[in-house]
Amino acid sequence: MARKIKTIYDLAELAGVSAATVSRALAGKTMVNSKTSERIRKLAELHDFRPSALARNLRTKQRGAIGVVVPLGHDRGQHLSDPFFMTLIGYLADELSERGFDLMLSRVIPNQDNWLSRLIDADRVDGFIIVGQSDQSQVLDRIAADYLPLVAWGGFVRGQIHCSVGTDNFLGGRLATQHLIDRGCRKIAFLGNTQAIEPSLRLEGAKAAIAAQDGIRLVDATTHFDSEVSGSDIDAFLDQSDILPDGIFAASDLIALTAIQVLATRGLSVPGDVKVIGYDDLYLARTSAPPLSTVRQNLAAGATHLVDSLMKRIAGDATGSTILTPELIVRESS
Amino acid sequence: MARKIKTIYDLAELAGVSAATVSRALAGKTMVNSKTSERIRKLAELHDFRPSALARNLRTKQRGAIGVVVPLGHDRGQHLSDPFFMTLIGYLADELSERGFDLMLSRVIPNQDNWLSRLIDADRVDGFIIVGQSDQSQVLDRIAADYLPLVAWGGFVRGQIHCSVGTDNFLGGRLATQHLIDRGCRKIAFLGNTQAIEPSLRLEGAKAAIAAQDGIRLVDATTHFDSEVSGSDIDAFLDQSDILPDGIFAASDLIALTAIQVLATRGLSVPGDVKVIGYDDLYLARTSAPPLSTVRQNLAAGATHLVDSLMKRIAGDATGSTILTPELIVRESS
DNA sequence: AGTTGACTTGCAATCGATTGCTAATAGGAT
DNA sequence: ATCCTATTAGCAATCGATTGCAAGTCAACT
Repeated sequence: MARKIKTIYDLAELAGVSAATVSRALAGKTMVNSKTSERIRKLAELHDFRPSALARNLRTKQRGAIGVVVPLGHDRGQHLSDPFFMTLIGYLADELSERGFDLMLSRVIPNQDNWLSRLIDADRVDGFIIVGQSDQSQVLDRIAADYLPLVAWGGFVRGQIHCSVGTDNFLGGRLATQHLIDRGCRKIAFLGNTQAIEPSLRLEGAKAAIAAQDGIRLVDATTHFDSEVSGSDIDAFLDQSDILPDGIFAASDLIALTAIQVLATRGLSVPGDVKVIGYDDLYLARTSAPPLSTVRQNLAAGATHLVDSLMKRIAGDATGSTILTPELIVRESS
Repeated sequence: MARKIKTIYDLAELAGVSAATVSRALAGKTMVNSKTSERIRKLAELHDFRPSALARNLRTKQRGAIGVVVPLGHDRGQHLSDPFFMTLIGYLADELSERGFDLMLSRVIPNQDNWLSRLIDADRVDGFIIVGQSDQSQVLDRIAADYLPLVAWGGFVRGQIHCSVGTDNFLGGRLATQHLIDRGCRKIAFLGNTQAIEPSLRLEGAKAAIAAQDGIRLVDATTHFDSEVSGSDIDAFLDQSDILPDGIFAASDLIALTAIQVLATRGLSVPGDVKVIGYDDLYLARTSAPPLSTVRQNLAAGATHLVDSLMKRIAGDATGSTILTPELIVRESS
């Protein structure tokens, strides 16, 4: 075998045609004679040649890649391994590669307002999927005003400009809380960081469910937090509250599992003494002890919708937001 | 403001210089007069202009991105959210972006032998980091023979050609097992999938520790598995074994936590009835109930070494493999 | 005044594909 | 034999930067 075939010109020479013809043959254009085309493709196969994606991208102005960006409030290291994000990113990776796109992963510490513009100007991707809006909703709105190919996972708030895909957090909160009430809970605590938009909507849902019925109370306002909820936070909350809740609605499965552990250290059993319900229905909700009741967000479907919307937007079509319906999953913790 | 500045030619015209000068000024070359340079940069700043990374990449043959690829044995969805991988990927994302590289994430189902060549030929990245060699060690070796910028996380086996970074799994296995022995365990079980290289090395280490001392036994050979270890696998193992181990060495923290749950359903307490030690020291080892004793792999350091080696290899320097030393972390499960 | 050399700047080629337009060929119709 | 129309293939421009080389400016030196 002669020297390595590196460009379509090499291959063109080998096949005795012009580079243009090679380009067309490899792209499967009907313009070129089917025999010629076939011959060129055989040759490409034989020499294990694939045209440079980069050069094509420059010419066609298509990048063949999508930026998946995770804005991290502050925490370094912690967030990206959050099983919720990673599950979603896993589905996104599948969905994108099925459509022939690569996935460029960026984690961003949004200390400057122009983090997103910088990413856009780098001009390496066809569009962005923002995973976890964090507190950057204004930034997204500002950019979305004149940059179309951008979608975000998360809560929808009336009046937002950017396109989001997410589940109905208010409904999810209501379902979870109603379930605890149905199970006989009267003193319900909500555990979650209400600075982020999704948990705060879930709390609203919880309040709605409680308000709809007499004799139920939300254990006081400090049951929601201003940051990631850790075991010691929950411990502190239980210490300071003079009423022991008989039902806990956690804003994520992770918080729920932490709560169960904290309760165990205090000699309280789940669901015997306290009933607990989580949110998300991650894989670990199934395997925990006891298996966790939770509100399911269908992340596979979410990923499909995210990518669908993004593709439409890349094509120039300003899609609206999508709100999926969450589903109550009852297991043994409630 | 006139029309949007999109190329260095636009900016050149605006500044009254040639595109070449703009290119040099923006690249910070000393060749250009400092006043001119300063003026051009101000202008670029003002118009929020950043040169296209793509065009630069084509010309310079540098891609500015690294492919991080996760080969998945078969499972769809499951693997990528494995907290071990994601923790490592998180650190890699940090390390790479600090050095100005983007991260292209690919999950690969290695059903064809040429999965790696395809990725390489796509020519979108400067090099690859393989996370989780899975059973693809031969593929890596074959490619590594004539493709330099490739490093893998994982176990090192004598004679391998490709560059790997990982911890000493044999030593880790020995440390963990020795610790169980020191704690008084006499009947030790190993739980892990020994088809993958790392767990099998850990098992070797465990055997070495057991052999070094009289009166200790490894509870029989079926304690290791041929696939991901799940709760039901562990359940089945305990059913079928007529000897209840008093110490369990799990090949990962995840397996250890699953084991603790299974033991709990059988009314066995940890560390009272059975002592358990895991491997990895992921975040969740600290927060579990009880907090998990484990063998720590310093993934932050691992990521740094991976990227260091890769950078050297991109520069043309055939680095050797790195073996880090694992560290025994004693918490309350043993 | 004529050289020399240090600095700056611009010209034009280049990276590797894609594609509008033109040209050549062949088969069919008149 | 001539003209038409489809097909098929090639030329050359283009995407947006980078960079080797040549050329211009100007102060310093002989």
